[in-house]
Amino acid sequence: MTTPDHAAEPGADAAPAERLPVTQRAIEHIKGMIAAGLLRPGDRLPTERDLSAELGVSRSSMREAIRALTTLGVLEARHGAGVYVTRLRPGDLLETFSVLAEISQGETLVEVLQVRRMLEPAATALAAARADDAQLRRLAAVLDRIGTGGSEGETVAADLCFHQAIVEITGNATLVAVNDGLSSRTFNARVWHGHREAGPSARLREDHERIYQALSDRDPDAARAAATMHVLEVERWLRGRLASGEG
Amino acid sequence: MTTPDHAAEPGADAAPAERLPVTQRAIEHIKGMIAAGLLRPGDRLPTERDLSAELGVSRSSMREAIRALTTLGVLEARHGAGVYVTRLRPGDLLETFSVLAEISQGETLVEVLQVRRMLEPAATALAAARADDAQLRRLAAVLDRIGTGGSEGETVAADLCFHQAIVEITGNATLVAVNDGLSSRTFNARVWHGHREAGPSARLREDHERIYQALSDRDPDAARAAATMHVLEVERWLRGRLASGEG
DNA sequence: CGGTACGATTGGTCCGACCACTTCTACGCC
DNA sequence: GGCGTAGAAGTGGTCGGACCAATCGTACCG
Repeated sequence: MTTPDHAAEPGADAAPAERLPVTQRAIEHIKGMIAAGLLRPGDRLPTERDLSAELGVSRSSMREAIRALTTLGVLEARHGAGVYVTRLRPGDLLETFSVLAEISQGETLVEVLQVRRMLEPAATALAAARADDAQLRRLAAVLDRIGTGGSEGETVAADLCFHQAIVEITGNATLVAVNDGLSSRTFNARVWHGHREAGPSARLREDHERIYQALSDRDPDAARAAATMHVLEVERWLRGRLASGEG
Repeated sequence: MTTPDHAAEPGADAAPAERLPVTQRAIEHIKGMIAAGLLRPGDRLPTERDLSAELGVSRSSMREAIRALTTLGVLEARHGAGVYVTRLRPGDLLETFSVLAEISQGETLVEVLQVRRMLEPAATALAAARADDAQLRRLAAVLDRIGTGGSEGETVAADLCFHQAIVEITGNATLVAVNDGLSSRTFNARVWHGHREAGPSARLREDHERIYQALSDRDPDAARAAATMHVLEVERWLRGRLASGEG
């Protein structure tokens, strides 16, 4: 798609006669080079100066384009070395995703949990069917770190790690990335903090143990149920807190 | 040791003494202003010139920072008018997400479908429980547009629209955003194109009708099953194509 | 009173210079 | 000869200022 002078595309749904801003054009250009296979994961791009010359735009604009794609996780700039295409793994592209869980407030938090309620049970069930002994051992180790006297920060980290480890067992990198985006550290920190205040964090520990047990038994149904109950529990609590005006 | 001017910051539990690049600092600054409530959704930011002065960075760097946050969907720049904070709805923040489905290739496509297989059944079931008559009528209209003689582009658009409409019925904006990201136009176009080549696109139409029927009956279980079969069908086909080397 | 033209404000683009980091090379020391 | 180091070249990062283009408010004119 290097030549923008297009005739009528048959059945095209795109808007007509695109007079894109210069920077936007630069973004599309680079994206196009990747989509067309001219640039493959890990490849190095021409220098900013060369690229800007090639497109007839200023280096500033080209830099903004690169910055945008860097933000998206498509490119990676190494000071002094050059700009590279990332491996384009889901994890690279969805890192930005975490902004949602970081910034979201109020009702959106409930929505996020609702989505996790759809994903985690399925993921946990899948993990139950696939987990090998080594993975289960590692999971058990993480489980031990939750709530064993550590600081609240450690507990949050361990909790996060536990769920991420389960999702990783599914072997689906996209799922891992989506899940990560939906469960940021700050998000979980808020929830845990509230729970500790509210009292029954022992209940969450039980949840975790049941989940682990189900995985250990390679029982997808039990795993699904346990994960559902767990997320549901958190969701219910959050809903209650929001209702009581603690936005 | 060029710029040693940095005292210990009081009360910070964050990582120690970060020597962030200037632009990155600007990004964090703005994000911080939002997180701290100094900037609320819809608010207008100071001008680029003012912001850059306030932070002691050049306007170019500030512009790159704004570009990054614009890319993330946190900010929105209006030529001549100013820079504004978006409403910070999930849809705003997850628009970037679609890059995944746009750029992904090979195995990642299967992963994406696998995630959709987790989400869509749950979403469809939820929709079945919530749909009102008006929503069902609109859905029926969309369904009619699929595969009724239109061009392939129209069919793809209608198919996309059908599934999105279902997800919207759930009323969960975050779910809608995630789903959108997982089902880009180009992604579906590739699948449809392949299917038409392969022949049995009639089967997909049946799938759609069954899904609609389940929604119409307000039967969550049937809806879940129908959605599962549908995604599974697409996934199986894609897997076959990848195995045959058409990555 | 309404509409239009103007001008101030503000984001968009461009240019050219210099700084900071990386990499490669060639020199010098052991 | 081998190895480490200093230097040069290349590249991204930052800077400042200039000008263009879109917007919006205002004051003037019909």
